[in-house]
Amino acid sequence: MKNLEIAKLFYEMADLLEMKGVDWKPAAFRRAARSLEALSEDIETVAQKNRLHEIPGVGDRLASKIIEYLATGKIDEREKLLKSVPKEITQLMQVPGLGPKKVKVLFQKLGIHSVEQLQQAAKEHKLVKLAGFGEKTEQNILRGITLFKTGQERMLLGRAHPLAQSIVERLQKRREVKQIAIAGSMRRMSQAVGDIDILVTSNKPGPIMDTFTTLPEVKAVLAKGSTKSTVILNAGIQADVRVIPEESFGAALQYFTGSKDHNIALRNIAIRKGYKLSEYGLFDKKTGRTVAGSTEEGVYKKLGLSYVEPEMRENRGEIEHAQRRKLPCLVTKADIKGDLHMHTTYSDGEHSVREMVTAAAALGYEYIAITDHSPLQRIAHGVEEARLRKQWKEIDKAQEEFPQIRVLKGSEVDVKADGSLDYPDRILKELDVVIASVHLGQSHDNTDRILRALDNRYVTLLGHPTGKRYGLRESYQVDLLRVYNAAHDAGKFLEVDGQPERTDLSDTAVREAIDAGVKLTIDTDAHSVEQLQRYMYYGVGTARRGWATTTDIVNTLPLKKFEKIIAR
DNA sequence: GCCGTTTTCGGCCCGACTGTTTTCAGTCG
Repeated sequence: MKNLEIAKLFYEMADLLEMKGVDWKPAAFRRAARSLEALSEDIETVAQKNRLHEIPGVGDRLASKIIEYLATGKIDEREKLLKSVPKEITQLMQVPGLGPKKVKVLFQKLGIHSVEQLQQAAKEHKLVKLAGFGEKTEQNILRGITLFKTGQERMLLGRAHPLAQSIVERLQKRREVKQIAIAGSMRRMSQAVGDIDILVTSNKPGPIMDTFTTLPEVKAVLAKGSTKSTVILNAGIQADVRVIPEESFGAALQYFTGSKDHNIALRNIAIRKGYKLSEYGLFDKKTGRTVAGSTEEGVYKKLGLSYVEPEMRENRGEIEHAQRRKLPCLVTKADIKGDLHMHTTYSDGEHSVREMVTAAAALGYEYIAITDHSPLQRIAHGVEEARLRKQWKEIDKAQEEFPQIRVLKGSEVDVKADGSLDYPDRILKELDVVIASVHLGQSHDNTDRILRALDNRYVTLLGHPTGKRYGLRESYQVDLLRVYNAAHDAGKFLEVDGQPERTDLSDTAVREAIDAGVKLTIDTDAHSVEQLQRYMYYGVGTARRGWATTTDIVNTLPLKKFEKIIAR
């Protein structure tokens, strides 16, 4: 997949063009780059099929640049650009507070083209002399460099979300706050978020800004205005709070939820209908009269669209579906009747069988499966046969104590290099739920061994199908299309693992799997009670981003139907 | 450079905040 590679080059070219003062072209390059990032299909396949023009924002010129890159590994225009502007200069654009105009001045007047040079010049007070620069700009740039160096990587949703909730809870206590909501990519349930966006309605924004900017976890205040403030939290992520009047809440929530591409598409529809859409509402262009704005539903309705759930707002076809009233009714957390993947102290979990069952019963589940690791996972204390049988007795005991929840005997069984499983069939036969998972020997292509594992009649589902872990490990090599087809043919399920660093299958893979007719499960893969309680939210969010409905998710079935479908 | 139930040319989302200016440009989301 060279999708991300090419997207990166387009972003870089956009920066270079912008510094040269070229109009509009940079925006076109960025739009195409965003489309490439969102594209799940391999760009080379798309190019071969002559379907590059179907990618939003890719026209004749950009299509030929993609083809040029795939054929030669180079883009001629980029090479030419790099001759007139040094490449490192695009790094300067990454410094918060610096944009193309200021970078251009820095380069032309002082010859600055690296962050190090910039830092040196700012310390020597050389910047204040430049037109448009002043004392504060210089200080801001120094602060921006610090931020740049500590890195503004995206933060895992599973880590950022509790931070956001905690801020919301404390702001909510102020009586000036009427409505409050989390917006942005966090509301869209992206696996990782760049910042935290919080929206508040109030008639008295002042005290809210004060409270927010003085929270104990605030490391630095980047901006504090009358209705909008931006801070950096100690955890290293940016947080914004924005106060709007009550009648604009829906429009603002829509606007700040994004995504950018979804909003641009929406605005264009508004323009065509003679409206103007902003975070303050939907207005009639001629009379200026408010058409909608207090609720999101109202805004979508007036634009001729059915309501689009936040998780779908990525401009991946949801707008066309909303126009034709063909949007799927997404699965919700309340639809989930059971959790099929969790660990106890028998392998690498923190809590006992009884503790996990107690927690699951409190969550209101109709059923769960206890699925510790098989012996091959020595580092995780994989369970050999004798201990497995001991665990079954413990499960039976817990089952007696908690008759309201069915406790299934399961295992997360390792798929060995040759595709055989880490327990013999005579043991697998006695288990209610068998999760086949690849953990070891991921360096070569895993498709064949996964297909063989799916062929085993006792396997229920394939656990975390790609092995990808955010920031830790890329997906192992696997031909997912073949896996979808095999799972479909064999009647096996694929898992959406809800661990925040996994969410595996990913959103786009969920959609492909559903299109291939595969049924899925959403599990927590919990290693503690706390994870059992929290991670289903992320699993469901990922499935919703993949447009999953209850009929696609097996563990939305009530117990009786579920037992029937896993019986073999 | 892209794109079209207003257009194949002439638009391209739009408003808050900041700092450097004396009315606005640059940056950000």
